Amino acid sequence: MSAPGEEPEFDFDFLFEFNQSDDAGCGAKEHYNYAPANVCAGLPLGMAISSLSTPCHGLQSSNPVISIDPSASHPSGYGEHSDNSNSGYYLTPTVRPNGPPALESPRIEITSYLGMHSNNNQFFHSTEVEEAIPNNKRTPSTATLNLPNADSYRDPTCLSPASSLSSRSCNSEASSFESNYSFPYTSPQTSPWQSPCVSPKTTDPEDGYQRGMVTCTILGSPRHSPNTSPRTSVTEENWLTAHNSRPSSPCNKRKYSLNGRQTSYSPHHSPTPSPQNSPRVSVTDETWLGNTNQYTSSAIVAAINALTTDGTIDMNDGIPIKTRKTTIDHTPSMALKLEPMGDDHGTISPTADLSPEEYANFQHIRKGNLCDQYLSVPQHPYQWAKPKNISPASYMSPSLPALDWQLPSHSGPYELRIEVQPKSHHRAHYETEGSRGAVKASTGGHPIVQLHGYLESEPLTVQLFIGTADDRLLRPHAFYQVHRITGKTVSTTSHEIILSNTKVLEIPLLPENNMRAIIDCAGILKLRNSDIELRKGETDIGRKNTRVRLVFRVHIPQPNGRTLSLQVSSNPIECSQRSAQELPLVEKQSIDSFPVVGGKKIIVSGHNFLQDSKVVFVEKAPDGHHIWEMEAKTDREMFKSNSLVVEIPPFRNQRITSPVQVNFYVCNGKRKRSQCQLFTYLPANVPIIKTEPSDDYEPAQTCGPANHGLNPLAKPYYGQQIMMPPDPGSCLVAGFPTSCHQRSGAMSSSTTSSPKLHDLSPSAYNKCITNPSHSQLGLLQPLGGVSAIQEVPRSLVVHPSSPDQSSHVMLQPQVSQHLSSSCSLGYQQTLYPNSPSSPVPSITQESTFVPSSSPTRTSTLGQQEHQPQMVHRNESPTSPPLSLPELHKDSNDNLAPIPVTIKREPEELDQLYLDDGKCSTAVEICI
DNA sequence: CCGCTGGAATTACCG
DNA sequence: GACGGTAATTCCAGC
Repeated sequence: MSAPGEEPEFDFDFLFEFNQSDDAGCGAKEHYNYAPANVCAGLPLGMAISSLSTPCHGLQSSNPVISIDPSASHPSGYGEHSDNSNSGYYLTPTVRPNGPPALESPRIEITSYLGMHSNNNQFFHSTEVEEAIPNNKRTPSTATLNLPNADSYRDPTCLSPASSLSSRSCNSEASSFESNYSFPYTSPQTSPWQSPCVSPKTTDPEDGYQRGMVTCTILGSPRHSPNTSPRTSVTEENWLTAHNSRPSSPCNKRKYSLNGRQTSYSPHHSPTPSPQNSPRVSVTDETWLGNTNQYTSSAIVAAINALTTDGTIDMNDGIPIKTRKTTIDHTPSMALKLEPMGDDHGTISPTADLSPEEYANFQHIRKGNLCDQYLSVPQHPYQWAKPKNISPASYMSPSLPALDWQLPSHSGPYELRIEVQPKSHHRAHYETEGSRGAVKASTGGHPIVQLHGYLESEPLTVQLFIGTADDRLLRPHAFYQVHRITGKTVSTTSHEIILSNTKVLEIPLLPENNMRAIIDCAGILKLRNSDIELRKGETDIGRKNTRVRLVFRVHIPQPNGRTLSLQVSSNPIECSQRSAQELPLVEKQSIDSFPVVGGKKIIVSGHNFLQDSKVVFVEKAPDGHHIWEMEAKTDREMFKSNSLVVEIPPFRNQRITSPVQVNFYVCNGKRKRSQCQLFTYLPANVPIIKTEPSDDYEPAQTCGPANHGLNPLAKPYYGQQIMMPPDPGSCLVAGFPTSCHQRSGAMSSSTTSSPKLHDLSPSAYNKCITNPSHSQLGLLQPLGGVSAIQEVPRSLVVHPSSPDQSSHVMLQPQVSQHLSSSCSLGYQQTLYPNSPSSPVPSITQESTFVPSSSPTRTSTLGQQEHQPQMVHRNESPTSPPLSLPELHKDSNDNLAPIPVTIKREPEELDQLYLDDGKCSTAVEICI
């Protein structure tokens, strides 16, 4: 890691340039990037890439961070890039990770592009792409978006391999999407990028062609959809049909997908996607690791290279083994699939078609990917289009924060708030099904979001995407996409775009409506696990990963030309039919904290409670092991399907001197547990406010990551600990009490994503964890390398690249997001590193846009969901050694055993998501 | 006829 | 490699 400062500087440069001169700046930077990329390509994949990628990440991450810091932090470039895909594209990570089998190199390139594409693509679409790639029709973002989107969700990478064949959806969709997206975008972008890197890599013109072809086709469909605006779904379908593959039964797909996946994913996706996927990307631990290290090295250069290379690299890397295999087998198909990537690459070919200009465009796009997208949006008839136009600066120039960036819900006078939360259950529909309608509010209407404090007359646009609801940092959900609903019953206009493989619904926020929007146009689409998991960069597991959150973002143009980005996420939404019917769900508890003596009754409200439901309080070690478990007494007479009255059990240690955070969950039987809820035990001597349940929130919340508050206590610990590595501050922020807890959990989960990361800075991670735990519990637990690692990596990642900024920025944002998020923060950081996109960006951007904003984030209250989400299976793995006593009564204990350490496994997911055990992590933190 | 659902049969996956 | 259980996906049918 070069000195943090150094990297940041670079970043800054980038950022500034980008920000200031949207296109031009971007272009220039991009060029740099590209160049590097090329370089990377030239370089041994592993080495070059890694280094590069790392830098990139760092950059990106830093960017975000940077952005935060007005001054330096913002390596905006990153952030900007981060926009999404870009960062991801930077893929460098991808590249890094994978390494680079010579063979794949070409493919790899493609991949990265894909990522780029998505972001860029959109932009491109609108702008040059179309022209350049008339054939493809890259409809502007929109068109592409539609179909591709779906695909994009998945990784393009997948596309190539898997998709080609069976995995229609996956490949086709995901990949295709991406590819599609990428194509359109890509092509342009790619070209540019590639020009440097890609072109070489994309040795195969054919591939490119194919890609191009694909793109075209895709585009067409997508476009249609876009045009049709209406429904993505439709487009998707089209795609599907087109692909044929999807239609094919899942089974086949999966199998194929596997192959395909491998191909696809690997590579890059992780990398590329990284940005987007970043979170997931992180998955590519190895890559990351490499990355992290790389970061250290020449940040800038690396970054640049990474950027360029990423794409390519990704392909190779991402795809890694599996992909390769697939590729091999399906080479042809692969190529096709890759095309998407190729798009980029293909673009290349297309690019060739496109011509240099296009490349230039791409570059521009890159920088302004987000912007571009935004811009494009305005183009649409939709109202918001104007807004975008109006505040082009905001949208355009400053790259928007990547979707996996953590942003505050409020800053200064502004606050983005969810006035009406969505129902806790919403059965998502598969592509093979018809729409299952828009997400509804528990009250019967629809969710409502409102931007407070905005007094301008310019309308704005609220972006909506489906985010994760696990312990980790909030990020786009790999297995779910927002689905645009249209029809008689829909009163809210919306526009669909795809960013970094993530569908984003843009909804106008009008002053005349008090900047309030009724979200009756958003459904949730479930992507096949097999399709997504195959993605190159995808680390997350789909199984039992059925909770999501609606994530709303608004980008507010500032007088200084920057853009302030705010984000708020909804409560978790259970999307599986089964889970919705069987799993107990805790929505609220009357009290969040209470003295260790216990004895007080609290009301737990939620769903699917049974008369024999059990409420278990659990204290988890950092590693996830259950240090203490106690079943709370429940008042059967008071039982209701939506509420339980339970008596707080006395804590195992009546002598604690500082609040200890634990978890509790409702259990309806084996494997039917709710997510862990946070609860804080207060020192006995502390004057407690027993009585008020509601009040309790305060303390609990504080500790609890869930909401905003961090525990005061916890924070320090975390902060310190976390901070240690890269950015203490940031870490701290992120770390917060909750965060820590969650982190562990999150970490674990994240681990998957960022296995490599682990390597990076396990120690650091550990520190964080340990510290926290120490403080309270006094348990230190050496976290298993895993958890710790994960965290570390993250932090590391961030740090390295853009140590300062990223960390800080990140943290705050994360924090803001939610407690849980805090945990996630760590992840994110890691993620970022891994996947360019994710990293820092969010924060950075904000900061960038609105320096001040970052602080505010903390405020981001809302999102509580985090808490529940926290399950950190991953962590469990870590714990192994820990001395902590384990009480695993529960089966869940998986936590403990799981040695998640490095990679992401399905289990992790489970953990993360819902599974029972996961909670443990949180505990750690709290402590 | 289409979209939205609720339910449930199949199929996939895991241990 | 079969077996059982659980989760994911696909199908159906009614409104």
